[in-house]
Amino acid sequence: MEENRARLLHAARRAFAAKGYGDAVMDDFAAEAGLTRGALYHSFGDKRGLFAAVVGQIDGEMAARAKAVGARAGDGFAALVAEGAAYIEMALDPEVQRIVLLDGPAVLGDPSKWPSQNACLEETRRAVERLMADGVLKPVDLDAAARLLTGAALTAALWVAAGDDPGSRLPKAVEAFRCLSEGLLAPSR
Amino acid sequence: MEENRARLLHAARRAFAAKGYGDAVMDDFAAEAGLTRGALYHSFGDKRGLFAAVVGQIDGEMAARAKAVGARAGDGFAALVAEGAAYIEMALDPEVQRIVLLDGPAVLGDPSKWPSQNACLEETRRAVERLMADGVLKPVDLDAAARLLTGAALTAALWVAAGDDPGSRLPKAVEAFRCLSEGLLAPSR
DNA sequence: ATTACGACATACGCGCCGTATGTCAACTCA
DNA sequence: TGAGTTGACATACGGCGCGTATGTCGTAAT
Repeated sequence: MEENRARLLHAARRAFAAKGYGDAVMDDFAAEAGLTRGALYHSFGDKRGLFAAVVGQIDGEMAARAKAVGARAGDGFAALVAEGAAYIEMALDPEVQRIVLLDGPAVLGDPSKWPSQNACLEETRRAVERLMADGVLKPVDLDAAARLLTGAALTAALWVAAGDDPGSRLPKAVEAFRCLSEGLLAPSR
Repeated sequence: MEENRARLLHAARRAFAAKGYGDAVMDDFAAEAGLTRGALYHSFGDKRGLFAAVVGQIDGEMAARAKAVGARAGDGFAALVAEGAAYIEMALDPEVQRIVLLDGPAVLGDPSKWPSQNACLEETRRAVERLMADGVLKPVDLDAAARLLTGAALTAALWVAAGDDPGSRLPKAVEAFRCLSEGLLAPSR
């Protein structure tokens, strides 16, 4: 069964990414997984449940990747910026775009309330928390700062991908994001 | 006919805000306006067209309001921050939330490509442009900066509204937004 | 006066979701 | 070991909502 669940999830993920939530049809990815809708409703409850599962999966992957990038960049402010840049680049993936950035909020509501608890958001929250405790960042509200940072990064990604030449916009977006992040830095030292 | 168009728009706006794009039914707001779906399809083409019109209307109102707030706050950096704060407050309106922030991107794609040309985005773009020309802001990419600022503000609003007590989150969000904005300030003077 | 046209209303089909019901294996337990 | 139970699906059905094709009626044009 775990096998089937995974195949359904995979098929659904592709369909949601390709057609968007509204136009993706249950029968299609059930068939693609070699099953029927019965299996879907049994495993995921309804269409939203299935979608939430897909979102959770992608979110987890993004958080893991961001964490890895952050770790590689040390543990200071640079790591935070690196994580943000990583989010921007990851969100260039059409799958992430369509599912997490566009349909996700519309179907599941604000990301901070997602069932997957938004691992992605949690990750930068921890990073901000550390930096704030170390006095590197201004003591603004923790959650607000984390939410705005990820929001800005993902917004940036959307902008990058919406352009005709993502390659040229990407560095501009990363640079702008870095500047904004620096606004959180505590004055001098 | 202009009269009818306006009534349909009004009814649709209420329905979209209350139920979301997916659950809002054409017949309902046609009936609410005292007409049938025929009138809708005649005036707006299809459901997306109608939705786009609603989004354009709200977007215009928001931009106008932001402009007014900005003007009242002078023409310096403070005005930019004030505009951002204004966006955050405006986005506390459930109508704006549901229509512009949640369903908008899902149905119409990235805001920077909206048919309404996103007056709201244009407005801050101009503000940033002035400040950058005056050397108040760092010379980062204009569009990127504007997009990230509005994105951050609207993201912040979503976060504020998602909480149990919006009143307590609002000042935190505005404060965090102000900090981020300051990251764009050119070093000293 | 006939024609053309625009603003709607009406009618219809089609797709898709959810749910109710059926099937069949594996497993339990006396 | 065989009757009962449960869980993982498949199948069947109803209903709703969108889009479109078609009809109607008033008004302007010539």
